[in-house]
Amino acid sequence: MVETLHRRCCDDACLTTVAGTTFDEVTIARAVSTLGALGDETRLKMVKLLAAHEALCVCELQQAFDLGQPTVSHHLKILREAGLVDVARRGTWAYYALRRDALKRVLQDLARTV
Amino acid sequence: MVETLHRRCCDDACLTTVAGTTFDEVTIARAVSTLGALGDETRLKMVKLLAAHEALCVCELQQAFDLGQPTVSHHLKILREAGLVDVARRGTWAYYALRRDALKRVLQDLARTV
DNA sequence: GAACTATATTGACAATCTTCGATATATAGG
DNA sequence: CCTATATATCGAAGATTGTCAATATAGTTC
Repeated sequence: MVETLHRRCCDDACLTTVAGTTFDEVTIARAVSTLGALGDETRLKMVKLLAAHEALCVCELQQAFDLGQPTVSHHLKILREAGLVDVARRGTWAYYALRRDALKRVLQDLARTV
Repeated sequence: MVETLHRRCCDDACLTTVAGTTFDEVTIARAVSTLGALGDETRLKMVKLLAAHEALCVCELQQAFDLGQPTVSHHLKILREAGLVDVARRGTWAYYALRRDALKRVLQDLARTV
């Protein structure tokens, strides 16, 4: 019972129906987590540093940024939770390494859908 | 003149020097913008919808999400500013299309450094 | 021009995020 | 054991972000 005198977009003009589209929520969630982690200047630089260095300890990473140690630790936690880095403890030191496989997986997954 | 009785990480143990690393700030900024835009559930889904549909108008996109029109408009603006989508106005309608080249560029750029 | 539709913008608010200082934990050296 | 170092966690402050209601803008139909 729609009484429209004027043309309505989604009743008359729209070509495709998108309304009921479903997504692979698991894939979406992982991608959002990864991309969100990378969508920050500090963390993207961290990833690039790790990409160039095989493994770096926290204090090394801290030297590259004008940030306090807790802040660096916080960013590394986000990268860890996104599955982008691994930690190896050696004594008091914590060596972070990039998980290249995980990063490539998300990038390729995204590139494929486009 | 560092008088340490205990081993200090970045004086004694660290293998690499990261301190003076410089970045291509322009590339970093563009990547942060793109990845940040994609690191949101709504926007990532929008991109995936656009990837599957060539072009969609705002009201179509709105149907796919439980969000108000201004919110949809806001997300599209962020995607626009990140250079991920183009708009084509036709009458009162605005048709958004994915800029596949721009997306692939950032993805490949990131994949290459890793 | 009046009424209607589609989209964008603005202003406000709540939620989230970044950062820091303080503190906690764990390990190493003497 | 006591001190020093490396890292993590907690709690709080400020900035940023996502969302909405209200409004503005622009095009369409009669």
